[in-house]
Amino acid sequence: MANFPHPGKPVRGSESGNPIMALFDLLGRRWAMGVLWQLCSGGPCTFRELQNRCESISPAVLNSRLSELRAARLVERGGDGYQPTELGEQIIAAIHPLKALSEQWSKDLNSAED
Amino acid sequence: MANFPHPGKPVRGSESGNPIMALFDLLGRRWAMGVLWQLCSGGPCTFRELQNRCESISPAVLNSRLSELRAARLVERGGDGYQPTELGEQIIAAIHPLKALSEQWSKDLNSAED
DNA sequence: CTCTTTGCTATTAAATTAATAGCAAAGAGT
DNA sequence: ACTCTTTGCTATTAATTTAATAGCAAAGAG
Repeated sequence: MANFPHPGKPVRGSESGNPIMALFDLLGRRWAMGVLWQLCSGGPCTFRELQNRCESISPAVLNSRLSELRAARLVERGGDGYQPTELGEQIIAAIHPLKALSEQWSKDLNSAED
Repeated sequence: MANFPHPGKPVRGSESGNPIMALFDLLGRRWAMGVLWQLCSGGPCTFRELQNRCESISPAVLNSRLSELRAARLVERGGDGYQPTELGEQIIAAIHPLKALSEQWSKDLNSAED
């Protein structure tokens, strides 16, 4: 089964496994947040549909991320395919304000660069 | 100068550079969220102090992350060393609820695994 | 002038991610 | 039953990132 950064065990940023650092270690892998985000905003879907939503993820990487997210219980499989668990949804909900901030960021960068 | 995922240009998850995907691409690099988090929660500090706070980051990686975060204007250098910009702080503030959720996550995992 | 601290760079190695092909299982349609 | 799709992957090889370690030049302290 997938190996993922486990709270309570040594992870990047915390030898003692501080949960927030473990979560950063998990979500700070390529595509991790994007995959979870797509599952939350687009609803449950198949592996291939998720691949499409992500526009350019390779099946090997998608498979790794899904295995990890499932092992970490942020994603599960239901009748309609892959879907976020309740905690997975809460995490994305918590992160949701980033959407508006990212747009602010984009504007700031543009005006600062001309 | 550092090359970072730029909103408006192709990034992981969005060929058209959707800002939220660009931000995920930036923050989804090893140590990126941890570094920003430490700067926000511990206050401005030197390169070496930041290295200590992160417990095990190598100078090469810290240097990369700092260069990217600075290029992206989420971190800057002031009289007291490295510090988050206003937007950097807002991003961490937005993410802050993850702390409580990560603790919940930790508990859930423990009870589910025994 | 020496000793520290700071902010890195260089080098080499290990791990992660990507790109591409393709296959076995399950279901749909005929 | 047979063919055609769709689905959920795995295998392989290559490219990119990250890590580990050493060390050095610049700035300040004494």
